[in-house]
Amino acid sequence: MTDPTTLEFAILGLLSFAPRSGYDLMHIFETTAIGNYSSSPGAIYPALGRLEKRGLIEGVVDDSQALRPKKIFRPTSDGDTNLRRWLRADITKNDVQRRLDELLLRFAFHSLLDAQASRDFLNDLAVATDEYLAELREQRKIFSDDEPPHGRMAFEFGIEQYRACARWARRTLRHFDGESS
Amino acid sequence: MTDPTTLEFAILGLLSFAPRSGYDLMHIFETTAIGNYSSSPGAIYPALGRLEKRGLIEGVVDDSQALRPKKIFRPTSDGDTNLRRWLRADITKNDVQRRLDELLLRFAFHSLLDAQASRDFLNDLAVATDEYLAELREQRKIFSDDEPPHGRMAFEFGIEQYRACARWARRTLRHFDGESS
DNA sequence: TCGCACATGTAACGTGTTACATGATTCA
DNA sequence: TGAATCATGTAACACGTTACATGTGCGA
Repeated sequence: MTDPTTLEFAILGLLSFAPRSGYDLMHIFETTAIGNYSSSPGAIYPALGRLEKRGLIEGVVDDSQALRPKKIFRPTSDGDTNLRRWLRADITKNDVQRRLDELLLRFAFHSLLDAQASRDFLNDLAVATDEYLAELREQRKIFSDDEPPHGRMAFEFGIEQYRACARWARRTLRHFDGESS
Repeated sequence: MTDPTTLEFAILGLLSFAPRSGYDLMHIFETTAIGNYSSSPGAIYPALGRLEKRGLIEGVVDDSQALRPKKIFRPTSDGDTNLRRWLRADITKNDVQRRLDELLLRFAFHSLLDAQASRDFLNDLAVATDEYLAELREQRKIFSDDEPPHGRMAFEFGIEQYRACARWARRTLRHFDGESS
């Protein structure tokens, strides 16, 4: 059984804050800047179907108040377990390189865990980012000075993004210092 | 006729610096950090096929030196036109929000154009980024102080990323000042 | 009556991912 | 002999995008 997709985890996370319908979720993805998950019925409803079929969420039809009956989903205990495992998963250099957005989504849901989990997460993120930054700085040397500078400049943009990431992680980490775990 | 995908433009751009085989391209995507385009034969070869079928690139078989015959691709004049149109396309807030990586890929290929195009690009990018930043700062207000801070913190990560983007654009822009166009 | 907000879905299509298949040559 | 490098490709699968389909009730 493969892991849920990022969209599925995003849904699972949102549902563990409050039970919602597919329509509610669409609205959230459409209006707020929570990742850039889109947000069309053709993505949301199939994802809900997959999560339900795998037993990670369950839906009950609410026919009482709305114009049309809606199906309110909430995580099952199995879904909750899977979500928490995902939130606590190790942070690898590869995650930092290719799935930084997913890492940030994970952090956004960290209020489901204790403060120590946030500290660990932020610390691991800072370390993994530094590790990747060292690699990038090494790679930067391949650009020679007599070529047009655009490639190197675009590359340096990447470096700046990761520097900002490491700074954010360390600054945010300080926010958790001295808090009860 | 829809636009080529980002991967297809990445290939088109690389080929306009030097003609290459599919294998060469795979190797570039695998080893260098040019975007995070992957890089499997199942992505590259079909993309090359689509580009060739649409007349944007053409390949000639080179049977002379290698262990196996390889097909060397180069852009056609139509492909070159399409690439340059893409490089000069307007930068919208939507591009900044959802396709920042594609914008940076475009800039990396800007050595194919004149210095004025780079200046315009960087200036437009800075403006569009500021515009989006203003929107994000407006959205930040919805987070209340008594909720757990993780959502707001992840949101602020996004803001920091875009601030770094605007800084990079303006700093890089200065590099082109006083240069001949 | 027209359109919008609510509410759920399906179908076609394109593309990336993973894994597999093929085959020559070089080097240990 | 077996592994690695060069070199091209295909097949199954999953997923997101776009567009379509359906239906109620409210306000202009």
